[in-house]
Amino acid sequence: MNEALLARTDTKSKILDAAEKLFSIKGFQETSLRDITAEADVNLAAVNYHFQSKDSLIDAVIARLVEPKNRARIQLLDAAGPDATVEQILAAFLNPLCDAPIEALGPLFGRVLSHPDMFVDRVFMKHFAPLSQRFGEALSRAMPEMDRTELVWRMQFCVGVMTHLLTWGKIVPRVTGGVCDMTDRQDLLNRTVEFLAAGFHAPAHKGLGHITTGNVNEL
Amino acid sequence: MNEALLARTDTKSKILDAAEKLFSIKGFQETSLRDITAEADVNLAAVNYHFQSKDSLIDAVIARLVEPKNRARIQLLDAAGPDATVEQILAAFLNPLCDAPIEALGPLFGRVLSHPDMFVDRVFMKHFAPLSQRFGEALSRAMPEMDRTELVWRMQFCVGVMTHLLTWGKIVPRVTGGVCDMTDRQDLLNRTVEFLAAGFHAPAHKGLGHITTGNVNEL
DNA sequence: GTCTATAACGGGATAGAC
DNA sequence: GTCTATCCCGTTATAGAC
Repeated sequence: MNEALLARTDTKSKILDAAEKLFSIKGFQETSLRDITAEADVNLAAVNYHFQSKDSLIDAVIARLVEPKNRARIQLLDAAGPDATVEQILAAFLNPLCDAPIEALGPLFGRVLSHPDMFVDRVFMKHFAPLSQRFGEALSRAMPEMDRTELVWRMQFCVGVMTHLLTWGKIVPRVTGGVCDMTDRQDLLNRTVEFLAAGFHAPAHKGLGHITTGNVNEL
Repeated sequence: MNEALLARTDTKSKILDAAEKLFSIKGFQETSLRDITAEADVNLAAVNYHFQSKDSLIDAVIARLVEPKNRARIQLLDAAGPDATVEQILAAFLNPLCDAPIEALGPLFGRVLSHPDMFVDRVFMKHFAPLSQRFGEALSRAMPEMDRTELVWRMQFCVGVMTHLLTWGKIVPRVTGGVCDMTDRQDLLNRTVEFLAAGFHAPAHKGLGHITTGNVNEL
């Protein structure tokens, strides 16, 4: 398994590395096979030899990126034990936010999550369905009194926050006028877990019918 | 202004309608001008006559979509008055979630927000910077004791949740095995505001250093 | 303003020599 | 396994008749 270190120069790996990099910067559709082979310094036809199509290459890049992350999440969840708190569970789930190469991986991750059509069919069922179940069970154990439906909703909100941070990574500092600094990963994780945990712990169905905003289409 | 009703059949409007629909379904890059003119039942060259380029058409579609939403948000914020609660402010901001044509508009909205590079240069500075400032001020008034930096972070989390719901609209029910039903807009808004308000009200810097997860890249 | 026709280009994929 | 050359398609944009 540590052959990976010396096998870094074979054509297949060079293509995967280049594709991952360019996909994360420009997106899938916007990156051509010619871009990739130029970046990887390999021949154009090599892509269709090692992978059958551009779509298969995309799947391979995603799998290579997502699977280690998910293994890390499961491992952290297991390490927290059966009595894990909501905070610990959230931290395990948000672990990718702490990883070093987030600058490169974040945008790609976000871009996958931001294309729901492609995501559901090609990624979610394959890579995230089991993960989602494991974390759902853990949260149920941590909050046995919480309504199941409400819990699933809040997991969705949680995914939304993670997606946003991954997708916007480089942009958040600019958009916030430099107020939000994303270089301190531990600080970012703390703030995020703090916010989300409070949301999870909120009493369900407090009844907010009075905040009805109505439909303002007819402006 | 109510000419809009009878002017619905001119070429320019037909192009905008078709573009908005297809962009929301397939994305900007993935939708060709041929797709649009076929859907609109107009000639291919009409696009380049009425708009100068595909990029300008994208900008026009975005502007027509975003500006009424933002006017609605500002109006709701004003209606809540200077003593607006966090819940009221959040409800004003999340108002697009309640609108009827969210099935078509949501994905497009989400797709804009999910392409940060394009979004920052072409959309945020033009359409969202003033809005962001207004809501930031309102939240500051509602939570004067809250640290400003923390507040900006939490606004980011809030945007993340909204983006996710808009982007994933149609997908959430499938991903959650039907648990999350998005047809009841008021219920969706209530759950979202409830969750986010709890996060906003969480005490800042509770100190979560103990949840350090470390870096698990070396699995 | 609207159409047809086409230019000019870049894309994915493949055949076939090496 | 790797390369060159090429096919074939879809794209944006425009020229020019009506």
